[in-house]
Amino acid sequence: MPELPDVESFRRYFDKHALKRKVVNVEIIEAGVLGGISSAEFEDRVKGCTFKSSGRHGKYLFGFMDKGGIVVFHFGMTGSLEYSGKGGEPPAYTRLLLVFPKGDSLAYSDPRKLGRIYWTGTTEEFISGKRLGPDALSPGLEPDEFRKILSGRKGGVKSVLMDQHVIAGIGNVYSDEILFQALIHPEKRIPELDNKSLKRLFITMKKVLNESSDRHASSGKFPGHYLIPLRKKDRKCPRCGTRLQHGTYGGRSSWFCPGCQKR
DNA sequence: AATATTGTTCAGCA
DNA sequence: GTGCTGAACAATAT
Repeated sequence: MPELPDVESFRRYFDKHALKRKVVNVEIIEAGVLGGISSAEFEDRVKGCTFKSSGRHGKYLFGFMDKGGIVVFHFGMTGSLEYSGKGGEPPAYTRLLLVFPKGDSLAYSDPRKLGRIYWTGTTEEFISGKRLGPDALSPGLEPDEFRKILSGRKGGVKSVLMDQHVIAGIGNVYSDEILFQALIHPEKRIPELDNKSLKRLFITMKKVLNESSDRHASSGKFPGHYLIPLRKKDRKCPRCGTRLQHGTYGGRSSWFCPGCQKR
């Protein structure tokens, strides 16, 4: 579930609870959560250091340490961050716990163990190592650049939007949402999209991701014209009343409106 | 009680 | 390289 807007809200949560806090202890409950670094080495690098700032690229959250180096969180499908006050019990499925001086802590919890925590020297090194495309919300990503990135792609628009090597941050749920609001069928091939559609796709992508990132902080609810809460059987399109349709596109379970999103 | 479902990444194949 | 399929992870819904 954690896609760009969810990770962005984790980032804000991280800022609130972990920034400027010294990590006095690292409890690695499940060593398998670490990617490309041993438990001993991770503990050695993090313990005694303070998180000075945070960042995000696509679905990856960065915690910058004051003495150099960056902790990178990826949340897989079920990962999350949860803060506990002193004496508070860390949540179920906690895989790694960062303990602060007052005995309070930040837990990385992940029932299905699909997420990973990495260590890197610089974000550039990490991003190029993973071969990630530009972040979907990076201010530098403008319509011309967006068009350039997509040009040459032959696949269905849903697959391409979800491809982290093309643009980073969009997963199954938000690709459906963006295509629904941009009135584009998920199986439409990139070369079939004219300039007008591409522009609309770009504007809608930014709008949906920005709105959804902010939503977590406020009501938590999606606006009434959103598809996301309607991803279940027998729901009707809020704009045309057609029954929403389910199918497998881009290898994922997908929802769309056959009335608004023509093939 | 077995099975489908769920999201992401990566391996394997044409 | 590209696009597609399926495996792996673990719990929960059916």
